[in-house]
Amino acid sequence: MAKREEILTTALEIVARDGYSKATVRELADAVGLSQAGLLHYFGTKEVLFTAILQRRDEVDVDRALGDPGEDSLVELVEHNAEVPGLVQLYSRFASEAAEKDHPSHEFFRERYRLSRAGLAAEVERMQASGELPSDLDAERIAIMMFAMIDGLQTHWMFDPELDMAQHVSYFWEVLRRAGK
Amino acid sequence: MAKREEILTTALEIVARDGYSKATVRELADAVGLSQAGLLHYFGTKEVLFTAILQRRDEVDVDRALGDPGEDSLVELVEHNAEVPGLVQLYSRFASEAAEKDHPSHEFFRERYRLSRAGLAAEVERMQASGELPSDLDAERIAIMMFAMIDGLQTHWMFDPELDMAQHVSYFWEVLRRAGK
DNA sequence: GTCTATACACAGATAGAC
DNA sequence: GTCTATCTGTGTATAGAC
Repeated sequence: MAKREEILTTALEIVARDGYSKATVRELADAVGLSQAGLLHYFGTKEVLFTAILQRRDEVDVDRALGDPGEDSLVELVEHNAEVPGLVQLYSRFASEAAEKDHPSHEFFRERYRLSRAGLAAEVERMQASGELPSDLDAERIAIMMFAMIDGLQTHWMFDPELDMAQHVSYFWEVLRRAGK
Repeated sequence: MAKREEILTTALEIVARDGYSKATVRELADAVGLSQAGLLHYFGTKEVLFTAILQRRDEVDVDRALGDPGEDSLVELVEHNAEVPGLVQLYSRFASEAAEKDHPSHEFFRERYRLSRAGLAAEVERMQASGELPSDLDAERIAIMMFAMIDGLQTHWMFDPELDMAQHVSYFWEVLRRAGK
């Protein structure tokens, strides 16, 4: 399965650089030096391929954030995203397609959201326990809001690359700190 | 141009009820009782048609919110959106497609975001002036965050209709009120 | 203004040879 | 495992009749 991994890594680079327009099976196959049929040999369908790409990206991101979890790592993740517009586009576009309940990747996103939300909530609770955030905030709700905000910022940023996503994430943390009783 | 208006109104109803899958020129033409060519006669291209639909939706929403602007109207708008999943889907999906810089509707969204953001910022300032919100908050940033959060909530809500979007918008207002120095 | 018919483009899937 | 070739589906756009 080394080839599969190699394909995903290359695909990730290509999409990051060239955007969603290059995200057809054919284009990705070209970039990887395979024919369309050759690429599909490894994944079967487009949806499986794309889901694998996004999954791979998540793994990379988790690795990146593992050094220091917490407020800063989230800001850094957002900063990093601003450097790979193609991936943000792919994520946004594929998610909007998968919103249809019978889309093959619907469950993948559903689960991804669920897990990220839970992880974030746990992180907020950790910060409350350590006194970094007021303890009378609803951690679950904050996590949902933060996560949604980040996704929304990405959408808006695609239309206005001047928008400083990380700055707004930081400011949200600040507002939260100030919201203590 | 009465016919154009009639088409948009009907299209809006259909999409709201049946979702993005029904949002092809052909399906909309059917719903409106025209042939595909007949419908395109009025709009020329798919992008023009869809942009017109979304524009129409915005007008309707603005009318709805005109009664009482402010915090509550925003919450109500979100509550209303939860009742028209198809429109949320159309908005999300078409926006993600238009993110490509050379998409025919790219500018429409860019401008839409710019205007909504400015309107929201003005509203936040108004609330600060009247003492409803702490005056030491950055109105512009709050507007961007709020707007992004609402968009992100919609994305997540499409995968988890249990998610109470309005509740989280309300909670954000509350956090903001508590964030005064 | 509206229809029927058709052209065109694209992208994904699949068959079968090597 | 990988390629070439081809099929199929889908969706938009257009030509031309009524």
